[in-house]
Parts: sequence; structure tokens; C-alpha cells
Amino acid sequence: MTRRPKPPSARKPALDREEAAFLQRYDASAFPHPSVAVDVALLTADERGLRALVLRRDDHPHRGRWALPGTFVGMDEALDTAAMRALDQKGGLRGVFLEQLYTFGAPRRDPRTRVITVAYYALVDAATLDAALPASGGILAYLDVPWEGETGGPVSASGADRKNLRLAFDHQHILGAVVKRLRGKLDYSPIGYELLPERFTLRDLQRVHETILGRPLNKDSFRRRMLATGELESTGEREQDVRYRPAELYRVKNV
Amino acid sequence: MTRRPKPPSARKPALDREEAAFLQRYDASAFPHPSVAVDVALLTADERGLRALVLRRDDHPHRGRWALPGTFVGMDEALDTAAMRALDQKGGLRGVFLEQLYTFGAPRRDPRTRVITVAYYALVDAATLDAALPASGGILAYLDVPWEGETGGPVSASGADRKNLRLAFDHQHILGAVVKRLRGKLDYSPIGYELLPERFTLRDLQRVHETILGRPLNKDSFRRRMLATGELESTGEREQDVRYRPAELYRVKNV
DNA sequence: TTGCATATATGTATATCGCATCTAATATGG
DNA sequence: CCATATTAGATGCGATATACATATATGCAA
Repeated sequence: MTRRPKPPSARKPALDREEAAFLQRYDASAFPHPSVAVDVALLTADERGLRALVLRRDDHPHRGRWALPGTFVGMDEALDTAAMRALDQKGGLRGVFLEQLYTFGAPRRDPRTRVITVAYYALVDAATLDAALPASGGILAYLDVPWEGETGGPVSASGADRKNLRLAFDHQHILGAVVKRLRGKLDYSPIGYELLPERFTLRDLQRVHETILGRPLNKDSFRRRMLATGELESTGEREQDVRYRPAELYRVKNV
Repeated sequence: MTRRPKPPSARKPALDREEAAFLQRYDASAFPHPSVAVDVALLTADERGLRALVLRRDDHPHRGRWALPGTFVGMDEALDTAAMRALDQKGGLRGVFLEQLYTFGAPRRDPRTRVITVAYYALVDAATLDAALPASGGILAYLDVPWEGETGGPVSASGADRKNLRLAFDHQHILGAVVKRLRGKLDYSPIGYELLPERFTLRDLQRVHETILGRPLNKDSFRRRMLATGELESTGEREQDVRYRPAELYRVKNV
């Protein structure tokens, strides 16, 4: 169908010209504004539990502490784009699951000046992250996920030696919010597969869900529930090089 | 128990002094930053459905369109505080249910300059809002909530004459996100009571839930489910001045 | 071949949900 | 005063989903 363009005068009433003039005069720097950043909690799962990428800060503030990958938001950059950029530049990863989490803006959360951070979380399988890890210069911290109960509060992180890592800013709270969000998502989605390779066993998926929820799940119910979502399908293949009976490998439909 | 203060030298290592010096030199205005605002979707429910407070914009940009109450975030103001302030100054309401929703930051969502808005939503009963409405200068717009399906997209608003209202900025998308959030919350919480007076009937609560979900609910299942949450209790009183059998009035426990 | 660890199937009790039916309370109209 | 309309609330039952237990099947190693 062909659109018949109306004369500009009909589509540009007086108000628009007035508004355009207003915009010309507008001075964005007339009063001070908080700065805006994004921080990304990049999670993966292995047999030892949930892990998150943290980077040692070389600069002030909080030099020497561990921080989630983040960056300031560019003047013409979408929030999602900034989060992807932080993930790419500081974690060396692209194309992974990424979703906005919550915006943290306590006035003194950054000692420099007022910085509001839009927190994101990203999920990736362990093999992909392991491959990208050396270039990032960061480490994977274990998340000490509390069993049961609420996790709106902070979640601490530990290094390979199980010693507690001091996180910068309010990043402990961001990790706590991620765990809480994931727990909510599990109720209606097998989201755990984002933390696994393309092909995985139902047992692997159950372990991921158990780690996130912090409690054991019934094997049969879990299997039925996952298959009932209709989001998974069998590949027909089986595990290789396992000591006992190899389990069937599944993948996510419609990818 | 008495705390024995350690000498300052033990608690203030060299790194902290170095960091303090860094903070002195830090210039927050070294590069341009987006502005940060909050917008609040203030919802209530009556027999005709969900309604939201919208205010006619007297100034540019989008002069003449309808907008959610909002404000820029002060330099030393928490996000929640800014949202409460917007609700108080532009809606005349305090102490209502308020929760952060999502942060919208598309680069061109505000024609003035880059403005990132942290969207909140607030829930209040119709009587309270009706009392505060005249002073606000705004109107209550009906939300045209789609039946079933996803509502991540925009939700349009209509005036008393059922004519579509042109909303400013991306406020249609904010309303869509509110509906989506509420639908998710209903699965595990009788959150609808926030939209009702202190004492309400189960039938009222069901109507609110049906409006939000956009589909009818089974009366008995709803009643059983609500009472099973343990969050409601009977007041022992009944409705007044109704035409047929008066229903029992309930309230939320632990308030 | 045997035993082990896991996958997969079957069975059962319990909880939940939807639907139908029944009773209760109130106003209205004769 | 009484029948009736209408809504509130309770009860019962079948279908479904879930947790838990048990049984069978599979593949590998010793």
C-alpha cells in the first residue's frame, strides 16, 4: 500500500515549532546530575556451585577490592548496549543471556560522586566463560548462596581458597538481588539452561536449579516439570566418557 | 557491651589516605552524563477497571500530552525518596505502596537531552486517590489492559470519554511494564489488596485480580487460594448498604 | 559376569483446581 | 407477610499435579 504524504503544515502544527525552539534553548548542564553506570553480574555454574566474574580494581575508588564488570553509560548509548559493552570489554563475552536486574542509587554508594548504577545479570555456560576468562584478567568467585529463605540481602563471594573476597561498592547487594531474581524465575521457567552448555542432561539442569534454590529437588517431579514446559527436546545423543550409565543429552527448542 | 576504639592508624591504612587524596582531585563533571529522573505509575482500581494518574504537561517537551508524575533525581537523594517526592508533590499522596519497576534509558526517549528514568509503580485504593485527586490537577486514565497474552508492550490510556489519551515520552511502555509486573506478582501474592481499602470483600479482591490478569477466575479456587496464603483475616464485619446478601469484610494481617 | 551408579518407569498418597451443587442472607415486589 | 431474585459462602467430587517411594533398565568397570 502506498502512503500519501500529507503536506508538512498539516503534520507540523504550531506546537511542534514552539517545542523545537524550546529544545534549542534547553541547557542540559543547568544543574548537577548524578552519573549513570551499568554493572553486570556474570554468572555461571559448575559442579561446585554458582560463580561470578569479579575483577580486581586497579584504580580508586576501592582499589584492590573485587568488583563486577561495569562501565559508565555513554551519552548516546542505550542501557542494554552499555551492559553488553562492559561484558565484552571486561569479560570478553558476546551474545550471552543478559537482562536488566535493578537500579541501585543510594547517595553514598560510590565515594567519588553520586553514581547510579543499572545492574544487569548475564548467564553463560562454564566452558565459554573458562575460555574467555584469561583475557579478562578477572577471577571467578564462588557465591555463598544461603539455604532457603530470602536473599534480598547481600551475598558474599569467595575465592578458590574459600576465603571471603572484599567486594567494592554495593556489589554484594547486587549479587543478592541476582540470586533472588533467579529463584523467582525458576518457578515458571527452566532458566538454568542458560548456565549450561548447548547440550546438557536433565541431571545437570537439576543440579543448577538446586544450587540456585539452595535446596534439593525431587528428581521425578523435576524431570516431569521440565519436560512439561515443552521448551526442551532430546538430541538423541548421550553423554561421553562417564563412569556409569550415560544420561540423555537435551537442548532448548527454537534456538 | 563496650566497643574499644582502635587507634586511627590501625583502621586507616595507607591505601585509604591515598584514596582520600584521589577523591579530592576527582572531577565529576569531566565528561557529560545522562540526566536521571523517576516516573511513578500510580494505579488504583474501581468497578470499571484499572486507572492511572496522569498529568497534562504545561511545559515542553510534549506540552499538552499526558504524563506520569515524575521528577529529576536530586544530587543527594535516594531513588526511592525521589519517587516518594514525585508522588507527594504531584499526586498529593504519602505512605502508599511503592516499588521500583524498571529503568528506561533509550537514547532518544526525551527530546531535550539524554534522560534515563527509573520507573516506579504505586498502588492505592480508589477512595484515597479520589480525595487527593483535585489538588493534583491530574486525571485518572483508564488502562486498556489487553486480554491474556504478554503485556510487555505499550498499554494505552483513555479518558472518561473513552477517547485515547496521548501519553508523553515512553510512558505507554511504562504502563505496559507495570501490568506485566503485577500479573507476575499475582501468582504468589494477593497483591491486589493494595488497590483496595483497608477492609474489602473477597469478591472485590477477585475483581481486581481479574482486571489485572485480563481473564475471569474461578470463584472457589480464588477464595481458597487467598485464604490459604494466610495473609488475610476476617474482620467479622459485613458490607453495608448492599442490595443482596452482604459479603464478609477481610483485611490484611500484620499491618 | 557381577556390582555399581545412574536413568527411567511405575505406583501411591496428598494437595490443588475447576466445576457443580447446595445453603444463607438480603432487598424487592406483590 | 411471603415468594422470589440475587449474591455470598460452603461442600463434594473428579481431574490433575506433586512429592515420595519403589522397581526396572542401562552402561561401565573390575
